[in-house]
Formats: sequence, structure tokens, C-alpha cells
Amino acid sequence: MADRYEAASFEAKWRARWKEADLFKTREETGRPKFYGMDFFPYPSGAGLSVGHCRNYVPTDVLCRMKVMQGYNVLHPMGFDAFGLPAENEAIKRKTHPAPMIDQYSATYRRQMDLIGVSFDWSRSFKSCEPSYYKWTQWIFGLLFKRGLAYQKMASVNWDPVDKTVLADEEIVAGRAERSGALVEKKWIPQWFFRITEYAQQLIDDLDTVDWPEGIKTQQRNWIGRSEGVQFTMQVSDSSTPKSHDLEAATPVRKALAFDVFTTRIDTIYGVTFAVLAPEHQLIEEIAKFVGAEHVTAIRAYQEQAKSISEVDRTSDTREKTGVFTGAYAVNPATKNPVPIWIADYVMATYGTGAIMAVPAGDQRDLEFAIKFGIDVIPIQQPPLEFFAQFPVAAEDPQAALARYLEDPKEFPTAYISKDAPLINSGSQNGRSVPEAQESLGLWVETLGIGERKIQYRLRDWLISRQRYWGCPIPIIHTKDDELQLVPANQLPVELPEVDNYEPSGDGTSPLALIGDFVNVTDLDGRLGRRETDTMGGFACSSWYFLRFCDPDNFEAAWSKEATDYWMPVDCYVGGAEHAVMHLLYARFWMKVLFDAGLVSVREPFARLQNQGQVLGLTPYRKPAEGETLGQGEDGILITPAEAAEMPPEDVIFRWSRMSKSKGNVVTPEEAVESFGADALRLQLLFVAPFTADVQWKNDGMSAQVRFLSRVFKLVDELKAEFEPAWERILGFEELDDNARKVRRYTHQTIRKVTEDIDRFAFNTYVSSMMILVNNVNDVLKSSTQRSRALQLSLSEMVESLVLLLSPAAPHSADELWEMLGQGGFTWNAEWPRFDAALAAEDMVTIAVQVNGKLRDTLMLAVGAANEEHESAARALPKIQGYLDGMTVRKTIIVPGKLVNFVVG
RNA sequence: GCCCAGGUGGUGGAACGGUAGACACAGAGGACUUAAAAUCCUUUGCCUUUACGGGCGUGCGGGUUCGAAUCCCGCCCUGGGCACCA
Repeated sequence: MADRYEAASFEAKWRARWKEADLFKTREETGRPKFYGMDFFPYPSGAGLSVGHCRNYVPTDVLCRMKVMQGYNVLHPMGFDAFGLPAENEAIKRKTHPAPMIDQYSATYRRQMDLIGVSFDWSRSFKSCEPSYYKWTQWIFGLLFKRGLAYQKMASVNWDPVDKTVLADEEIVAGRAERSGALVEKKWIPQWFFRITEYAQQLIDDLDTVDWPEGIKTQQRNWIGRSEGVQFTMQVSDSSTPKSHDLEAATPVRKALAFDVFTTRIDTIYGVTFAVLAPEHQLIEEIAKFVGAEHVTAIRAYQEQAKSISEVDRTSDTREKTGVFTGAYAVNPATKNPVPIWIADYVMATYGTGAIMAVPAGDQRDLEFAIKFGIDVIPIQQPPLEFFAQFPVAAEDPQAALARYLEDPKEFPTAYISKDAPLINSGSQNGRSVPEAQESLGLWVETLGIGERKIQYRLRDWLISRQRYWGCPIPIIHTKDDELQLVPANQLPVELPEVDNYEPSGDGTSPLALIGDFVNVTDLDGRLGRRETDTMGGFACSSWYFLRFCDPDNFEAAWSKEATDYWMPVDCYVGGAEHAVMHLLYARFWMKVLFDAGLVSVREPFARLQNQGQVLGLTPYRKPAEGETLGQGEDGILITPAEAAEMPPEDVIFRWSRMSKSKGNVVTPEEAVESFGADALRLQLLFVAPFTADVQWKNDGMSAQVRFLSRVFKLVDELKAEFEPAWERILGFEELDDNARKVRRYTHQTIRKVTEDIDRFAFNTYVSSMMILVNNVNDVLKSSTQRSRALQLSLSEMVESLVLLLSPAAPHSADELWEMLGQGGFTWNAEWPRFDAALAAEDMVTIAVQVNGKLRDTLMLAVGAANEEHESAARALPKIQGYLDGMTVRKTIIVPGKLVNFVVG
């Protein structure tokens, strides 16, 4: 039956033909524009793809297919992110080796992607764990190393006791490992880093040059965390005896003992009443040498405590400030007053200088600390009276409260921070505005030579080493003398040895360290050396794969510049928002390094980025039985759909959550294709919601698409007998009757809408505009018993255009319909329909007629009617006359082709 | 706490500052059928009216405008991100 959509009867046939014809092989013909469309590099999990993953691949496929038909050379590749923890953990669990496991899983992925008709060029595919790929990952590591951007140092790192490896900052969420969920511990071991901080400013600046969702850009800017401020040196003094305003006779200073602090509010320096060092700060050792024994004991105890406390506890928002006084004092350079030096863990060792000048009057954290430990607070700005409304004790008499505040602010537990209030108690800066004082004090610090204005970033260097087997080996040899030698390019790749046992040891070294053949090497000078046994985290592999796709079979180099110059940047990159600060930041960083090395010609890898919404599956839970405990944040116990079906409905709670195997809420593409068809699945994925929105997936949505496709089949079936392939040549000579005119108008309006919608990722309205076309044409057909030649030709144009417009979304059906029309070959090779504005234009428009902005009637006018015509026609409407009767028209607003609005009074 | 996104019928969602609810789903009624499925047609924001019509409506409260779902200000709620970053 050719008058309905019966997926089983033709979809597999077309997939076989596409494969036979090698249809999706990347075209690289001269004289065509290029388009590089790509999805995020997936890790092939054993669970296979769900329809949720398809929501990523189908829209990109639609865009790429349209670009092919529009004549572009299109690069639309797919590969697999195979190295890394998830693969290794899975392999350990299954007591197998990751390599064959990954081969099997990626084959499943490929089969599923093919099943839904995604037009990947598989001839360019690779896995990041193949030596022919990671050879070049190592080569890029070498490039970074030679440029001083890869280095090893001892570091206190995030140690995941479950996965037995260190993790990057980006992989830690609220003190827990994002992947394993384990509480992260501190460990002090040698680690490899990439100096991404070197590129902090460029990574911020170049965000302005890419077309990405603003939310992702903002997240990256926040993550990089640029702050402008002043860094200056505070001298350590011997005693707390103040206090001379005479520079020469200032507080005696301990020679050469000093520390740097960074502040964004140098204007508040007169309010500094203490200084705080992070517990790990190096100066503490020096201080311990001269302060009393009782201080040393307290310091040591506090440092121990700080080391052992977990990240979660340390940052808990209910936690009170803790700290100890060191017994030493520093000198406030503005007042020359001595201020006590404290140690507290609310100051991070890893940000800024690991030490701060504390201004309790102007900083909530400093204030809490000062109140708890009885340190002076000097007000540096005068709060307005409204400020005191928040304090019950002060609300009745704010004037008196202000007086008390100026005397001693400690009574009021909220710091007063303002960018507008002028300064007080600030010596020469009194009465100045914040910006004025910042300017003048910044200059003062620089003139005095104790510091400088500085930009500080929150971003830290990228921790790349992992103490795990399944990763790209770091191509470094440690010589006897503890020198680091880079393995020369001609000796790459450093291949991962085949081993039986690769489970992590947990002692902070990689299992590779136990493999003598791997570890023991001769160094470049022929002496005995030791191979680096850490591997690179998976994000290294995914930081350049888009370059390899440009030139995947190159054995001489990672890529030829010619190839990347042609294809890069990726014109449209599609994937989930969860990679906002990891992959997307790392890849940008590598690209900039490669640009600086002259290896690529663009600074940004991804010109445009689109994030699809998640697909949620209905997940059944049951109410907990008596005595059962619930997991954190859960209000029920997860059950299988089968269990749910057997329970009384009132005992089952349904929740929408992201499709995952463990939740048992996955719908696979196989199921969907089997029950409804690949094209029905594709259309529903596009239609169900805007691309960026989350979707609550219900299978029966696909039956609506089956109906729609069936209407298309029926329409084509009805029209195929009178289809005239040469319509374009003949149609120009025909006089168009009303129906023919209408059909052409609908056709061209749809061509315009579809083309625009696909380009702007509005796939839901793309599908609905095709539905509208079909509905409208069916109406015309119903009303015309006799079809004129002009109408037949217009319908030929319509039906051909419809099939081609449908092709990106429902390629199997489009090719089947194309064949029904007697057209040879594939819609893939056909030209995208051309839009004609004159044909799309309406000749009559509906004008809204309003009185005082309220819609009262409508009228029809010819397009291009004069304003006077609008007004007179509107006034002539009986309903409108009723509203205007006895009123004065004060104003008439006319928007030609849209509306007339009478303002009456 | 800070930052981002979003709140529109029974549901998913449309809508360059200009006729709110396109397109679908679900519901109701009907045609075809011995019957059902499938398909097709009509109808469906809420209130009011026999009807014509009228009123109210895009989270809440203000504002700008001839005109606001859309722009501005202040809130509330939901989702996501960051979180003692000086």
C-alpha cells in the first residue's frame, strides 16, 4: 500500500541503498561552500542509545542534510570517546578488557545510529583509544610541554577513594566526585597540569566571537572568574605596640618577613583590622619560628584539623568560622597600625595569594570572623538609616542605631557593603567615592612600591594526570637525575601495554607502575630511566578530535593544515549543556595553543553551539514500607515498570527523570523504530518541543507522526499520476487560476519557513509548517473537482517541494515518495527547493480593527492598500460605527497590512 | 547567597510591540461500517447569553505605549549552574 506510511515496508531498503551507494561520504568538491556539523564525542556505554541520545543526533542530521541539498560540502562525522574512567570501571565490573568491550559497544552505537538514518560519514570514524589516534594526543602533549604549558608538580589534589584516582576541579560537585559520588579526599602527590590559566583572558575575550547560548558563555566567564584588584605586600611586625604616623619611626618590622594579599576593594584598606592566612600558607612556618610555644601548638592543631576536614564540611553554609591567632602581627600600610595575623580555612590557599587583608566592616565573612573572635571592626562607610531596618533591636530608632554602629559595628551582624557611599575613617580618603579611592589608593600602592594593580582569575590549571590504566599514556621519561624528557615524536605512540590486571592500586600510583616492561626504559642519553606511569584524563582526547575528523587517515601528521584550514571551525556543534565548563573550555584552550603554534588558522573551534534539552522518562517509585529508609532527596523507592504494573496504582509514584538504564525508564530507538518507524521517531523528536526544552517522552506521540506521514503518502499517491516533473519549465507560461495561485503561495511560504526554521534550530515549527502545507493543500483539493493544467503543474511543484522539504527530517519516506513520483536517485542528491518571494506574497490581508486598543472587528484588504483605504474601510464597518458613534476620534493609528486602531474619548 | 534559563488552554507547545492559543495530543459530537479498527468531517481557553453578542484571560503587582505574552521596575514559583574566590 503506497497510500500510507508503512515503515517496515521500505525504511530498511533505503538504508541499504544509501550504504550501497556510499551516499554519506564527505563531498569535497571545489567551488562549493563548506559546512562542518558535529555532535559531542560520545562515550559508548554498554546501555546503548536511548531516544534521548537521538534527540542530539537527529537535529544535527537534519541541518547537515539540508546543507548537502543546498549544495554545501558537508562534514558530518562521528567517533567514540573511548578512553577514560567509565569504560575502565565498566570493564572491571564485567571482568573483561576495555578494548574489546569498547569495540563491541561502539559497534552497537553505530548500528543504532544507522537504524535511525543519521547521515554520518563512517569512513572518517575513529576511537580515541586507537594508537593511530592517541599517538597524536601524545604529540600535542609534547607541544604543550615544549611550550611550557604542561608541567608536573606536587599538589594537594582531589582524590576519589572509589575510583582511586585524582580528579580535576571541574569533575567535583559540592565536594563529591561527579562520577562516583564519593567524598573527595585531599592527597599530596606529584601531578601533571596544563597551564590553562595562561589563556584565561583570551578564553574570556574570544567568547565574544562565537555564537553560543549566552548561558554557557556566562558559565564559562564565571568559571574563569576574572577580578580586578590590587595585590600588595604586608610586612610582619614583631609586636603589637603601635603606633606612629611617622613613616620613619613606624612599627618595627621583622626583616624580610612579609606576605602578599589580593583585594578587589583597596578602598577599604583603612578598615583592615586583621589579616588571614590559609592554613597551608608557607609563611606560617616562618611565623612559628618566633612566636610563643602556645601559639605554635594551636597553629599545628588547627593545620591538622584543616587537613582532615572534608570539602563538604568545610564549605557547609551552616558552619561557623574557625581559626587561630598566630601570635604575629602585620602592618596595615595605610594606617601603619599593627593588625593580628590569623589562620583560617575560609581563606583558600589556591586563590590569589592565599592570604587576605580582612575588612570586617565591609565583608560579611570577615565580619563573622571578627565577631566570633572579638576583633575590632572599624566602619569605613556610613550606612543609610534604612540599613538598620533589618535589625529588630535597631528598627525603632535608626538614628540611635547609626550612632551605635559608628561607635562599634559589631552589634550589627551584617556587613555594610556599598559601591556608592563615601568613605569614612579613612584618613586621606575620607569623603571620597569608592571609585575615586580605588584609583588613588591603587596609584599609591604602586608609587610606594609595595604592590600593583592586578587581575586575578579564579580558574586553576587543568589537572590532567590520572592514576589509571585506561587512558592515553603521558609521553615522558624520568631520568635517573629526576629530569623530565619528552619522548621524541618519532618514537610515538607510547603504547598502552596489554595487561591482564589493570585494576587501580589506590596508593596514588597507576597500575602501569607495576609493569616492568613498560616502566623501565632507556632515556634519550642511553641511561636507565623510568617511564611516566600516569595517563591523561579523557578530556585530553576530546580536546582535538574535531581536528582529526578533518583528516582522519593522515599517518604523517595529526592533520594537514590544508584540511583543517578548509573545514575548521566547526560551523555547528550540538550536545548537552553539561559540558559547559569542562570539554568546551579545554577544547578552546588547546585550539588557542595550536593557533599560537601556527598549526591551525582559527582561534575558536566551535563557531556555533547548540544545547539540546533532555529527554525524560516516566519513572515509577513506590511508597516506602514501614522502617524503610529513603535515599537523599528521594521520596520513594525505585521500582521497575513491571513491578509498578502489578501494584495498586495508589501505591505507585511516577516522576520524570532523565532516561537511564538504572532508572529503568529507557525507550530505545529499536523499540521506537519497531513500533512506529524511524521517520516517525525522527519527526516526533523534532516536533515534540523546542530543541532546547526538556521533554517528557511518551511513545504515543509518535503515532501522530505516523498519521502525518500517512497523509503525505496519501497526498503523493493521489497526485503522482498527474505529476509533471518538468513543471518548472512549463509553469511560467500558464495563467494561474485562484487555486493554482493558492497552492504556489502555500508552497513558497513553506519553503521559506522550513529553510529559516532549520537554520535557527526551530525544528518543531519546521515540522508543523509541513503539516500546515498538507492541510492547506488538502483543503484546496477538496474544493476543486476539476483540476486545471495550471493547478496540476502547481501541485507538481508543491508535491516535489514537500518531498524535498521532508527529506532532512524523514529521509526514508522522502526517498520512497521520490521514487513514487518517478524521480531517480536519492533526495540527498536533489537540489533544495528555491524560494520565490513574489509567489509567497499574499494578495489579500486581514486587517484587525481596534477601538482603544481592543479588537472589535476585522476586514480584508488588498496588499499594498493605502492608509486612507484602511481607515475608510474600517470606519465603514457597522460594528465599528457603533463604537465610534457619538465619540470623538482623537487619533487613528494605521499599521498598513496589519491594523487600524481608533483612539476615542 | 550569587548567576543563568523558564512560567501561555485539559496536555506538548505557536506567536517581527499589532487579531493570543498556530501545529499537534486528549476530549465531545458526527460520517463510513453488521460491528470494531483505520480514515474523514465538525467542535473544544474560561465566564455569561436561547442566540447575536458581551466580559475575562499568557505566574503576581506596578509602569511605558494608541496597543504588552513580548519592553522596564519590584515580587513569587520551577529548573540548571556556581558557591567562604577576598
